[in-house]
Amino acid sequence: MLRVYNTLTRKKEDFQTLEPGKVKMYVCGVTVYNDAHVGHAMSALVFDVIRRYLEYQGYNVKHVMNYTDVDDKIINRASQLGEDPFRLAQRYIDDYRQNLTDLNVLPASSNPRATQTMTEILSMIQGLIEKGFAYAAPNGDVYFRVTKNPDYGKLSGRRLDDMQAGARIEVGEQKEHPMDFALWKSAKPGEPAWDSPWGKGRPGWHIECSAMNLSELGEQIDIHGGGNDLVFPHHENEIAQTESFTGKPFARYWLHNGMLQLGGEKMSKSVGNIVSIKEFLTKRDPDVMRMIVLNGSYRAPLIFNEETLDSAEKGLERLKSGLRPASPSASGLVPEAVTALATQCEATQQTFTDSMDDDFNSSGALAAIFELVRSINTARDHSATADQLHPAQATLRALAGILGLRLSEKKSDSGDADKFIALLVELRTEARKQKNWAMSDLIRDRLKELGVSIEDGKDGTNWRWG
RNA sequence: GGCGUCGUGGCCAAGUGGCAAGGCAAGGGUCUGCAAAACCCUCAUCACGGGUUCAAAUCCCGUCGACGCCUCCA
Repeated sequence: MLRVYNTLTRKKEDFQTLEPGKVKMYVCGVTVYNDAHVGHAMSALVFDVIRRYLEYQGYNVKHVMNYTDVDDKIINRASQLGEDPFRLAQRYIDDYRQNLTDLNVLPASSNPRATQTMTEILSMIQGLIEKGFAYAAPNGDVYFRVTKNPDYGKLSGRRLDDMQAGARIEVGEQKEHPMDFALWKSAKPGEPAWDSPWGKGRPGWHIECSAMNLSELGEQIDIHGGGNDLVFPHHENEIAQTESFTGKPFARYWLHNGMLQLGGEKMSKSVGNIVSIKEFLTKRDPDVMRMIVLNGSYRAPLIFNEETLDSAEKGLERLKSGLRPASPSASGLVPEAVTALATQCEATQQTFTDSMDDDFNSSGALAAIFELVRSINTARDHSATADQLHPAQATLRALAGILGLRLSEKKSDSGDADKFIALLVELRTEARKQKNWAMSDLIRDRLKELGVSIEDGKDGTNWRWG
């Protein structure tokens, strides 16, 4: 039985969907005005793993991830660059899509965009006004009336009174209450704007997610996800809007990932400690990013630095070691060893699902996989044949695949190199027979420089890229 | 100031009442012509102080510290 930690209740709860076998999941995407950084990657990877695991458990997952493609930051950046804001947004959407593909993040079922959900946004605002949950200010802004919603604050555990006390809130003169937030912002000259009953303007940030949810998934959904920095005010406001509008509970489970930290602080533009996904991928395998995410709990802060990355990279190599082929001259395992390996396979599968069922405990799942790797390697050392290794290696691949790890081997640019390398290895074997250590070491060293590792085993010499 | 999360070996990190997973690093060993890889062995009583309990890293109280949110933010 899958249990998930629900931010709304601050507890782990049994996971039960609205409709049997189906999961409606909405994850807040990015605002597209700049290169996405590894913190965004963390969030995307967390929810990719969750989605993959749900699918593995047989759920049909409808996964929606939105793009905020119109807002102040986009407009500002566009005017700085002298670029059309819509063009700029499109450019960064394309970039982000590529980032996700590179990271092996499965494409969402749909990627709605604020600018393409305008009809729904407008009708939702209209509906909220009609029900008394929102009001238009004289300047054309429309605000949500927080005092009208008794549940306001239930997600983040805040009360309106507490928030007023020490908060540095810039009180808009147009607002009835300082915490009222904009559903619609009137446009200044030259800004992108849409017609509305309240004049030209654009949607507020929170309403777009409510509207996209409604149009893509309906009034009620199973999972709503995002970074924990979105809990307040974004998700709080989303709940308030949607539930005020529909009169029904919105999301059953609110899942939030922790923040990625660089130098002890959250990675953010204001601190200036940004590593873009693009930059990261020029230096490291995408699986390394995934490993570092899987190593810990998705809800906890993630420490990201060269040391933890190196560690993740080595760990990844270790996982891959389990997939190395049997020795060509392997003589076969004794029956007890075959049984032992099969037993480990089952144990690993069990621990894997037990762990993942416990609020997606990827760390525990990974630990189980590492134990399988050790067993496979031991079996190989004990002269297991390819056939004997195969079921365990298939399990390894399958489980790693559920976590989204590719475990792909480094490859040369052209497969043609292989036979020449094999030739060199053969020559080196001859040299070794003649105890020509200088020559055999030279070949080994030179191949190493070219990215080929030579390993002399009991049953002969193997080579591989890396 | 308010709300929330958290403090586990050199580093990263699971574990929420019953002898402390896993990865990285380190040391020793097997294998090897030497290596590399792999394998084996070693390496923590859980921030601090009280309390509850037969039993606590795990529950309660306090202290100190870190981080997130309260303003755009994955």
